[in-house]
Amino acid sequence: MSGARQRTRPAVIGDVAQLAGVSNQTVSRVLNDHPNVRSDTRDRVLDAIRQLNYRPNLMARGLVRQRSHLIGVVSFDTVLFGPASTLVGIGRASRDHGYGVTIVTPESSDRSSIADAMATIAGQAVAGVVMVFPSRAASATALVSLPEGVPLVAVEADEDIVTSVHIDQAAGARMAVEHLLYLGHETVWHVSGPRDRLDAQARVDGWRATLEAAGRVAPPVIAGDWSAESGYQAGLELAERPGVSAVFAANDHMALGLLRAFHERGIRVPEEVSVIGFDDIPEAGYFIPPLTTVRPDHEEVGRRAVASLVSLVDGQGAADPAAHEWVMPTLIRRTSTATPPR
Amino acid sequence: MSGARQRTRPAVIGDVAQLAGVSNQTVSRVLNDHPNVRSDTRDRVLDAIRQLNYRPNLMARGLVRQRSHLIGVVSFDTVLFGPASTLVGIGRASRDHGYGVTIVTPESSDRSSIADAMATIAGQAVAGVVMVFPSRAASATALVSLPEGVPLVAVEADEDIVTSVHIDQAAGARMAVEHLLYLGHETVWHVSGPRDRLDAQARVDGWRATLEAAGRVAPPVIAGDWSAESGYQAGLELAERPGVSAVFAANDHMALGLLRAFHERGIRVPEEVSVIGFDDIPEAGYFIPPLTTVRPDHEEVGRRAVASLVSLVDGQGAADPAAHEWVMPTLIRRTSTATPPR
DNA sequence: CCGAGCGCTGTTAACGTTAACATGGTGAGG
DNA sequence: CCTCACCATGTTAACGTTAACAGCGCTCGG
Repeated sequence: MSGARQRTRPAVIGDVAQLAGVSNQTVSRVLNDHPNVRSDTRDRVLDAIRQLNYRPNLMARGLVRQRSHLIGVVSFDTVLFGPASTLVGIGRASRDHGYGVTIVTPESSDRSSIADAMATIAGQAVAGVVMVFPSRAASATALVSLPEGVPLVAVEADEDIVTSVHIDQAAGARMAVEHLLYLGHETVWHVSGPRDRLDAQARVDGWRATLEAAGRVAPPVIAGDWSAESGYQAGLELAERPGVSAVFAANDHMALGLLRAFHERGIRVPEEVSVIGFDDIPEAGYFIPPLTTVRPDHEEVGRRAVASLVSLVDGQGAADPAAHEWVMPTLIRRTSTATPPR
Repeated sequence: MSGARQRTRPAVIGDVAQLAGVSNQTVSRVLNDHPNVRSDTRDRVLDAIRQLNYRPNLMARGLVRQRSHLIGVVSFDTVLFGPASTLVGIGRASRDHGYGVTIVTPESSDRSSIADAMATIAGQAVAGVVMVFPSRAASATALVSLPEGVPLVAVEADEDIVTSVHIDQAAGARMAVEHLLYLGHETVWHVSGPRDRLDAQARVDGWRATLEAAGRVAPPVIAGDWSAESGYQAGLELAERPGVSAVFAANDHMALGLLRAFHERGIRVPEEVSVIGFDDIPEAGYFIPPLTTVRPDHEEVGRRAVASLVSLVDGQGAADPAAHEWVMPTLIRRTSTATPPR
């Protein structure tokens, strides 16, 4: 048909206004659910929107509102099970709250990388920031390098500085240790995560506190770094020591390394040594033997972090800028733990 | 000091211009590396930028340029090792190219979820979209539900529709099978990934083609779903069959399940059955026994996908809207494979 | 019957940036 | 010495949206 030019450019608010026979501002009011619009006008506008398949340009909206529709996520170790799961929770919750998610992964966890990541995030004019599994220094650095007025929620962060959501690491560690003590072990060894990680430290503290509460002597911590390799090395070390009957690994990957080291040294699990992990990765039930472990709900943590952030952004949470939430883990019993050898 | 009001609002281009004693446009020219700026002017501007810690507002820039600084990523199964690694590569490469990343994870992989995810992405005015590990139907759906002019690059997508970057799955499968044939196995069984996944299918095809090229009979495919559980079930099934001497699992998690099933049935690996995996997850070296596997470079795939997308966005790749790239995996030999029993 | 107030809509001016065009100066070639 | 070209910079006008204010007509109370 002559004159029937194909519109190549997506519709803008003016096109909608014209088609509906109203002003731009009225369309804007409909879009933003302002009260004072007559309902037949509203219907006409909504009709025009559908007809033109109009979607508001979020950059223009963000520009004038001085706030974007994006939540910035700063995440470390995104291939690991915990952070990855948390990210899933964050993604779902953000969508439910009407926000997009933009992710940046710092090169390393030193201050300058983090400041850099924050600057990148800030440049995207995010409404708020969620930080996933920061190291000890990270949350403080993040706070100072973020522009005024951009709220920050951290997952597993240093407690007093910033709003945060945590797995109740100490409770999880307690479950693990109490389970082993209940089975009759005299004490429990611990292979920890990296020293500069707060979640790792919380597991160490929980482990030690539980042993001491039971009047047991806490053996020295064997330091790992989350990797199966470090668990393996720890296992070789523990295999040399007499009297080791139970080991609590700070995550399942290190527990896997332990199992392998004990197997290699001919030490049977659980008959001679009990091993318990943390995380309940999907594979944990298929280790040899199937791993008893503590299951934290990482997704829930992500969801709650976003919920907190959104309420902070909307200014409703302003009263309490450093609130804390805890998510309780559960113990998953499999066959890598048993009563100690006679 | 009286009068020394703290600036609460971040610096804008006008502040920089004023401090440097030039016009906004000159600052803009410096920011965008335009040639015609005298070098001492440039230095003064750069100085002012540093001094004010100025960062351009990406929403304003995107608005006037009619194109955003964001790459949209649609990803499935983000907790899995492969997709998660690819995401890391995408993140790094995007940053290097000066783009941000916004992620959306569809609820499921059916058409409406994908269309929905695309609408979400489109609403964020992304410059282009990377789709990670879509199912067979996904890339087609994605293409039609994306606004005109927004390029799409897929990782492991159906070949002819869309630009894509792939792991050379067939080559990886060939390496695995040839390794086992070389060791002297008569044939190789295969535990596959989900049927609707293209990467899984490519591994099946490569496995079958290699066996046939060697004049061997390909046994029936045992269908899995990537999970250790499905590998375990497959292992129980294979344990019942006589004459199984070598199994190629389509990923390491299923291989773990196989190892566990064989262990449970008293079948020794590798003495009685050889097992090979795919992915080389960081834990694979700590399975019992350490897993021989094929290592694909997922990060590289992510990086290349972004590179392709960026060239498409910049219009330089317009000549070839459906190019394909392949990334070659490598074989990692450990001790889960050996010569067949006598 | 008049004025105040309110419900609905429109007009104008931002938000921060860059594209397009304008301007003034400097150097080279005739 | 004049002109043309080009380099360096400035000025103006967008991009698409919403906030702030203005105005119109109606209702309701005195």
